[in-house]
Amino acid sequence: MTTYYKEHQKIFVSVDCIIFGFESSELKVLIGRRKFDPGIGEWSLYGGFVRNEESIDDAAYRTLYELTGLEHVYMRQVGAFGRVDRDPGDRVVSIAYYALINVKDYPEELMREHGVEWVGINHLPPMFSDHHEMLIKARQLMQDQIKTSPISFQLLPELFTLTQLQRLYEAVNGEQVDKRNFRKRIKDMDFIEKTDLIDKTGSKRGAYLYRFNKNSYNEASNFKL
Amino acid sequence: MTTYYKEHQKIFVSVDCIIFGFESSELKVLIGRRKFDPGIGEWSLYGGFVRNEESIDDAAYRTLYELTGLEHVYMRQVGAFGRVDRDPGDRVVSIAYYALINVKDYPEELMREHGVEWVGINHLPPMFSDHHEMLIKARQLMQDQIKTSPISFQLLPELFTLTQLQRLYEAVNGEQVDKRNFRKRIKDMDFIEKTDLIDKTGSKRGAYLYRFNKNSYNEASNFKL
DNA sequence: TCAAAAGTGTTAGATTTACACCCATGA
DNA sequence: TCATGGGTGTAAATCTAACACTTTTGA
Repeated sequence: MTTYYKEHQKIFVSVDCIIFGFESSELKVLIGRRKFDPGIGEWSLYGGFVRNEESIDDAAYRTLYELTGLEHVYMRQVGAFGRVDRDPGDRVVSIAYYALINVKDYPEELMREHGVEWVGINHLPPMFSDHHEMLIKARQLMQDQIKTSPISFQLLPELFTLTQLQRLYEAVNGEQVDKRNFRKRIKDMDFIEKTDLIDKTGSKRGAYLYRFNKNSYNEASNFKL
Repeated sequence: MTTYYKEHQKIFVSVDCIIFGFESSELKVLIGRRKFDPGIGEWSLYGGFVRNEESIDDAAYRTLYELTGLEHVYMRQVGAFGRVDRDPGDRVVSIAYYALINVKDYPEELMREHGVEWVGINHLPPMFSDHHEMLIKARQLMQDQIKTSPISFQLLPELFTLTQLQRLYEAVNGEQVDKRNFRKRIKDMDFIEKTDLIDKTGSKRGAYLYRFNKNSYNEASNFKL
């Protein structure tokens, strides 16, 4: 066996997951207290080390699966974080990924088991290492991507009301929008389909439920919010 | 000394530089043929391994300096690339960075010494490993960033004509724009200052030279192209 | 009967796009 | 004198933003 790069140094590579959820009109992330040293007890993202026989994307999906039991989740790389002293335990280069999940899909018992909880994006505690920086960057990236790509539906149940969708946009962008203007834009997107189902949990009168039609999106692709 | 992560595996981490330049109304990148195995002779980005005692950003700057002799260059991370088999030599996770330089700042002799050359972004040859993918992603990112951030000036000499600036935007975005509309937008940006110098190299009549004023930008920051 | 959320159009203002001619100069 | 790139303004069309009232129903 030829070893080409033996004069160079190997480094620990890890992944950290920024898991976004949407609940009570608030954008939230899943964080927990570290269970081991270094940094035991500090607030932290959920992460894991990249193994030799798996790609970094696979490592991210595996880590997310370990924590949530969920597969086929929307995930995107945020970037690599590589300050020399970013981890007090050893030199570790970490690659951050953000994931979008529907909070209802995450089983409560797994949440308790891993000791993680949903924390509002505007109420983050001080965090371990550079995790806060990762979060900020992930949030920024997600905010940019949600404008041009129909990823918001990943954060909602399959059926949702227009008010829910609007609250989501407001939470992500951190500013209120006009209801009539918002709905006008939605109407232009044929892939957001009105069903004849009514949701009565949010109001007495009830609101129509809508659904994102992935197939008719692929053709249309006139997305802009 | 405590070693916290010894049950995990270390991996080679490298950086690869996508160096953009602008010449003859074309956006170009600096690439060369690999001088060593694996992949000797294949077209490749310039890269290097991350050392234990340097951050990944520092590794990128060092690599760029090795190749070009340039410091204080505009650089941004593109992202981490980590397919298991992406490098035929060994498992290597590579972090791509793009850099913007003024082609005239790059000494020809260093270019020959390293065996690299400027290749038009629309005439890329097949490349080693996932370098083509890195290039495409870097180009996309740069294109997004150039719209909202005044980085175009990094690709131009300190003094430039409006036609040069326009050609640059056209090259980056891959589409022509209207001269009058373009100049109208520039006029609204006070930090692009007209000098009373004339450049006669591009035309008989001569064109006014402009300059980007970094200081007045920081205050103004109404950038949109 | 009333509080609370759902639903619905119009208009003014701002932004964007399309478009054509004269100027200065060196060859 | 003419070919070449430099420089300039206006009008139509589109997009964006502001704005208020009626409906339904459960408590």
